[in-house]
Amino acid sequence: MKKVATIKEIAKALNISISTVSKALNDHPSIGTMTKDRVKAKAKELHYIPNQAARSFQQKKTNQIGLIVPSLRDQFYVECISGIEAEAIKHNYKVLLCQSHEDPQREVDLVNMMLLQRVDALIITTTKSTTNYDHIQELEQMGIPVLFFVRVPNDFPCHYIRNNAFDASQKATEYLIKKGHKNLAHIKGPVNLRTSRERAEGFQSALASHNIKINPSYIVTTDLSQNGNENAIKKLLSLAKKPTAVIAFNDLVALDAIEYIKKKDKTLLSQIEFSGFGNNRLLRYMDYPLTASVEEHPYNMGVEAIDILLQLIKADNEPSEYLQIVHSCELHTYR
Amino acid sequence: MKKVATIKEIAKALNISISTVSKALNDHPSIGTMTKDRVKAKAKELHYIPNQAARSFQQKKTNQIGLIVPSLRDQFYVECISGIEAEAIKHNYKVLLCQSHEDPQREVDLVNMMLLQRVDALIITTTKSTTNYDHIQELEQMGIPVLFFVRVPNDFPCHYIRNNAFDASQKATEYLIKKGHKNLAHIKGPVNLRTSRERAEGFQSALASHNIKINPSYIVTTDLSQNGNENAIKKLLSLAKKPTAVIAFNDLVALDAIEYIKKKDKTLLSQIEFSGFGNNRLLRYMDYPLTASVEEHPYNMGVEAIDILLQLIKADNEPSEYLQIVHSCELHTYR
DNA sequence: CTGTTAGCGCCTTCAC
DNA sequence: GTGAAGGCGCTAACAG
Repeated sequence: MKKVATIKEIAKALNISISTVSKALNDHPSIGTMTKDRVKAKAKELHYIPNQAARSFQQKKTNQIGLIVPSLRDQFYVECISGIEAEAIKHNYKVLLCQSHEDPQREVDLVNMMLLQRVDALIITTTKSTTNYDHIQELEQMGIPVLFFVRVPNDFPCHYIRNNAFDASQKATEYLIKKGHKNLAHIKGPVNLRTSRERAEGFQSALASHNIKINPSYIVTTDLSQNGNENAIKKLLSLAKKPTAVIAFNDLVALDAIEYIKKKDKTLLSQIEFSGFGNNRLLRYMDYPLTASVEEHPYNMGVEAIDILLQLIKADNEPSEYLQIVHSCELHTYR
Repeated sequence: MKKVATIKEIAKALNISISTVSKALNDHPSIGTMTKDRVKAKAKELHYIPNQAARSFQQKKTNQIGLIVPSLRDQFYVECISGIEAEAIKHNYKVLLCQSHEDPQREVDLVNMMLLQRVDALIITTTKSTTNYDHIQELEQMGIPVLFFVRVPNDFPCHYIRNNAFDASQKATEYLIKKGHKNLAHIKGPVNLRTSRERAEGFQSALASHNIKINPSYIVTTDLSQNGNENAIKKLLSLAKKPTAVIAFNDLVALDAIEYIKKKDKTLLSQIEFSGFGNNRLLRYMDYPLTASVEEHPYNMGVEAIDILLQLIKADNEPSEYLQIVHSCELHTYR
């Protein structure tokens, strides 16, 4: 078992002081080229590997970014993480990844853990039922920048990056309207999510601007479970006048709905068009694909998230302003 | 901006020594109950939050586990990560996640980074073209246990967890044979991967044990890109005697193949059955689903990976034996 | 240019 | 029971 050398040992081997070695290794300008070379040579010889843990400790900077997402089951977050990780590494930051599993208590624990770890910043997508943000705001008070990702609190100002759910939803709805639909329904997401509200509003706004009366029974809700999704479409199918187009909260909701219809009455399949959110990569393998899906560019959002945090980390002092980015989406149409 | 208290400040506030505070907070037996209570109360009052970075540094133990996977685009690894993260957190370990993007040089960099970070252990799925393992073996020499995950090197003994690709492939092939197929083809994965070989061998073994002659032109290869997948099926379709069943290297390969067939000649769809690996959750939404897919239980593999590593971390000394786990898979049939 | 000193926050002997 | 001292590996004044 090899042991790692420390700068101390390099110093001893070279008969110079520890600080000289330190400076030499860090290319400090005040060190002679020759000394630097000697030190570096010896460092290589002794298999010196700087101890990042020690460095983090003494510099009060870990170069780690905490990341808390609800779940890796959601392709969307996975894409985000992919972007986050790639961009973080590029800037010499490492990502500490955790899942809250939509459990607010677990979220609290994880956030506290991030505090223990002294991550330099935190990216968090809160639980769909998070209502108390104390634990998160505490981080900010301790000077750890927090970026709310996708799901952002309504009650107080904060740094965030989210996408323009309203606009996207409007686009999707409009696309279906232009395809001739008059009876459009919306399967809405969990009420706690701001995104749910925005997508619903975008939906309604599109109808309004085309002078289509909004039928309240055309708006149903799901908790995003398979069961919830099925119940939602069930309600819509039970209506005397069935909708001919459905804007679903996301792709999976739409797929579950379609699946349900397939089981119940295949003939209905051709009579209802679906639009989703997420533009899942596997959609293109589907045979009764959604008519359209909103592409949210999750990878890019991840990259941007890191870029924002790097700014905040650098700024360091109390932020004069909150960085708030609203990402625009585009509709990807399949037919 | 709140400042975090240190044990020093607690000590000062209480007029006792730092070491007493430290011991009190750690419930050291030699400290009086009353003192402990006073210390803990004051700690809470001052918003004391132990500095994990300092602790890691001084205990030479970070409680972090490095994780390097090729890509988050692959649903399989995502599921693994999910299990790894969940189990790690449960045992108070954190996961440092990185993607190699199948780039061996990047892999080297990441492994070295893990070394800098002094992670307590590393889980790695090597690049599909990794041939040199020096950087990884160096970790082991430094006392950092390494667990090869899914992709394991052939040349030397190591700790690993992988699944029984041979057996799984055999099962899948047999299932199709029992459904009456005589002309079975295999779309093989990249040659560098041991898994490719094993799946191919399982395929051949099944044929052999059913006295079906192996037709060499029925075995084609893909590099797993969409293009590669399409070329593979193209080759099979160009044969005078087309296969009626195809064991694909994984679900995505099968899906690309099916997609290709759809585009070329829909009538062929009903004449060729496909089996895949991975049992992607979205398969159930497909209308021309695979006939079967091998479920590899990635989440559980992730959990097990952590359990193994915890053993290795605890064992600490030179391992007397290599822990090698071969996970068995089961065939999930769709029709 | 190089060395000395001090300290980051915490834990662990070892005295008392 | 409690405290004093030392050190983990590294960096950053400051002094020479």
